[in-house]
Amino acid sequence: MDEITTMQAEVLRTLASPRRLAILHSLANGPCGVGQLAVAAGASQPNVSQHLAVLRAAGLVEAERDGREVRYRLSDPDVMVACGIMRTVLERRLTRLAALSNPTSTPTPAPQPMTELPA
Amino acid sequence: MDEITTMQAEVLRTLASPRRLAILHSLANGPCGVGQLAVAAGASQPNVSQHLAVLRAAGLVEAERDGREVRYRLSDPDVMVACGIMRTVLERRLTRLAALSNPTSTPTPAPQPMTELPA
DNA sequence: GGCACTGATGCGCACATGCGCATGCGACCG
DNA sequence: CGGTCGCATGCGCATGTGCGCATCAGTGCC
Repeated sequence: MDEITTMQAEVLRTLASPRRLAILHSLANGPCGVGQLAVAAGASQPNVSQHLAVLRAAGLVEAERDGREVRYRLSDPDVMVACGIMRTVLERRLTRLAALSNPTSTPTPAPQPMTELPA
Repeated sequence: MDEITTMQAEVLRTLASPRRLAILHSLANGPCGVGQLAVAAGASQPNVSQHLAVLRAAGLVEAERDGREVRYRLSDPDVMVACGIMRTVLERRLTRLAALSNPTSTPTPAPQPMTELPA
């Protein structure tokens, strides 16, 4: 078991939270303060602060004081790229499930070229 | 908080285990039985079986009986692509950290051909 | 039919995690 | 200098997770 695998698992565990994903998603639109993130995530300020601390510990975000606010920002946008891929996978899966559940109506057939997988 | 975000978190939580990552990595080299995976992961058979059940529940792997073995295989290789990106990010981070920790000595420069990432 | 093999499952424990809550700490304002 | 805002931290509880262990279930061979 590789060393990097352990790190990867740690990062993934950090990402494995709807709240944290929402926070990161907000941060993808540019740096932001904690309060604003809390509103966007629909969570309490201490909660968001805690999550941010976790994200910071994992090296996913960085913080910097700006006046009395603390501006958080993504430290590596590529992580969000990976998240985007997973999102795509999930969307595709949902589409497939929808097509399986009600194939009679086929309201949005969305021409599915079978299970073709290039790479 | 999006519905898909919750699903994404669930998948990420499933991936957030060194053992499971090792298993998936093994499966990336083609379908495999449980015992072999257990050896590759350096874990007990029940443990691997349990992890496989989790991966199966998350829709990341699929199983099929083949004689007295049960062949597991990745159900969506794109997930591994996303994992590969994260791996790349981590490798880059390690490289940066190494460069920061001992830039004076550079005893084993080991001509690193950048962060090569497999297909 | 009995047996060996391969994988799955149930159980219990130790541990980590997420949350609300209250509080501490630093920075601007008047 | 006191007040207020913005954020971080500590605490305690409920919950979830991973693991070892023993055991059960399905399959093929003799």
